[in-house]
Amino acid sequence: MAFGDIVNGLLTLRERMSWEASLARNAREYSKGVDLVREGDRPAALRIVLSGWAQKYKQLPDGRRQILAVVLPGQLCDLDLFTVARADHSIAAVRRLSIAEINRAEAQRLFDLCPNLAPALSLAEIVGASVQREWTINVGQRNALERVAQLMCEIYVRQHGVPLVGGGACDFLLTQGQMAEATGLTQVHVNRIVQQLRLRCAVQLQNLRLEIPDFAQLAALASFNANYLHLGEVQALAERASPLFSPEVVSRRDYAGGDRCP
Amino acid sequence: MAFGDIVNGLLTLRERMSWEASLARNAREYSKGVDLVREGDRPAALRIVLSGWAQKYKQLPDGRRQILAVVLPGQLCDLDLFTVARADHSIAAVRRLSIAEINRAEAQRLFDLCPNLAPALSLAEIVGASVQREWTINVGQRNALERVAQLMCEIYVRQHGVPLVGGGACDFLLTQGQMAEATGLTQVHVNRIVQQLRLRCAVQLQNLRLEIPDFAQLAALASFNANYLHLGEVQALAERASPLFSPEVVSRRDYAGGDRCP
DNA sequence: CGCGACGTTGACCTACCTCAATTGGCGTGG
DNA sequence: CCACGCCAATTGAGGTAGGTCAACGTCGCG
Repeated sequence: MAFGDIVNGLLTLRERMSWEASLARNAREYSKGVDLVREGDRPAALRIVLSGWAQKYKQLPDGRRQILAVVLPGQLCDLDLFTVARADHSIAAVRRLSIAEINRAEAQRLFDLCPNLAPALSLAEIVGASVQREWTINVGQRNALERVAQLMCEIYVRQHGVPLVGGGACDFLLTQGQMAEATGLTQVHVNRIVQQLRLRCAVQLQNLRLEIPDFAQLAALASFNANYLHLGEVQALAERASPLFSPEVVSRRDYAGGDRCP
Repeated sequence: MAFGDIVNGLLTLRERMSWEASLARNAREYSKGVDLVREGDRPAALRIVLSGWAQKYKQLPDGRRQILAVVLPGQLCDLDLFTVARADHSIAAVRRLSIAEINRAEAQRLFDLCPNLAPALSLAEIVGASVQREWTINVGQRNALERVAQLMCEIYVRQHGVPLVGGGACDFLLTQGQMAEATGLTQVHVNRIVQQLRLRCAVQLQNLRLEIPDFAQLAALASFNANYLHLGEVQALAERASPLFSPEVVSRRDYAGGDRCP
């Protein structure tokens, strides 16, 4: 099941209809690089990515920037911003981005209407925190090759919902400059590493697509271990909550067209 | 108010008594370096540090280790482990550690008994996630001097609950080797940086104590900004929930003696 | 007194950074 | 349809922050 389906998987059909109607009603567009939330803002909305990718980031006073997370279609940007008085990080569009912004009042109505919604979002937050920890060890301990390989593995698995066996492809909307900001490297060095990965793993990275002919090999280079994504539990929880709706039925594809198909 | 008081500040007197009785009843001791939770374990308890420090960490297959967070007295180790089937990181004792381990059944009773408890723990989790993001930018973007200075500032502020004006001191239980694992540096280099900080800021670091004669200077070196600790909100929320119990009254000192006073 | 844990020091090395220039694709306007 | 400009990727040369390895000092404790 796709990572972005956490929410959908946990809802009943009725709940899911309210939820998606609300998403559609509150859709907004942003173009590349534009901030949706700036550190220090008073957060006012619940944001769910519809298509394109968002990035969470923080900046030091002199401009150095760290991308903290990427938010894929179907995912929540920030639940914690709903609890907290001031945003502690910024959120921006990776590329052209379509996103639903649900204000407090409407969110409250939705929570009342859909009792399965809050636990679903809460699980998503917990997985998000786990991913954040993995990113910390990524920039803290892995070398450049491992960091870039790890990023590729994660992005692939989060989109497909299962660690790849053999080869496959997925969307990849980050520029090499953005990959550098995510891995704590420079753009130049990321470029050299990507070239190495092309040689060593035959990885293709172009036109906003990532092709991985041999996932096991790439994962080995990165010491990638998908446990931190908690895929099994997400799936189990989803099935327990609404056994009628298999992941295939409530596919992310319904409303997430991706950046390349406008 | 001290960071560890989040929980206490949010509880009424009656709730607080149940809570602390439960803590006392379930206390356990660990000696330095021992794991309380290992990545992959099925988590079975809610853990609250009573005295000493705990560390969350992850390890790569070849042994490289990243400390993800330090858990100070009065703080919760992991709420998310309560939701998730398998721990995605390990937890160990920084030094001799006294900790309360509350099993699922008892935790459930406590949640029923203390309606303010769940929101309190949840706020603590949210702040924890924010700290994790700051650590990511710390290892990803700051240089060695900034990283070590930032770590010192954070540890100080989290213990005292306010950014220091002028000079002051606090417990500091990490060895230089552990500081290295927390900052993504080597022990040797941390040692050299600490020496630099001694020269440039007159920082003292010995006998498990950290003395900071000029906090502003240290904070400037680190580009430290305490916003990510959400101190104001923690305080506000605490006061709203139980206005009768000021932070001074419900002090952490009640049960958290620190490592140095056994 | 001897051992283990921690801090300290020196010499040398390298992974990654910096700066700067070039290339190629693609959308836009003339 | 072509020219221009922008953005992203690429390449090269040279520099440095921090790593590695190995030894030594020091303190506390059994």
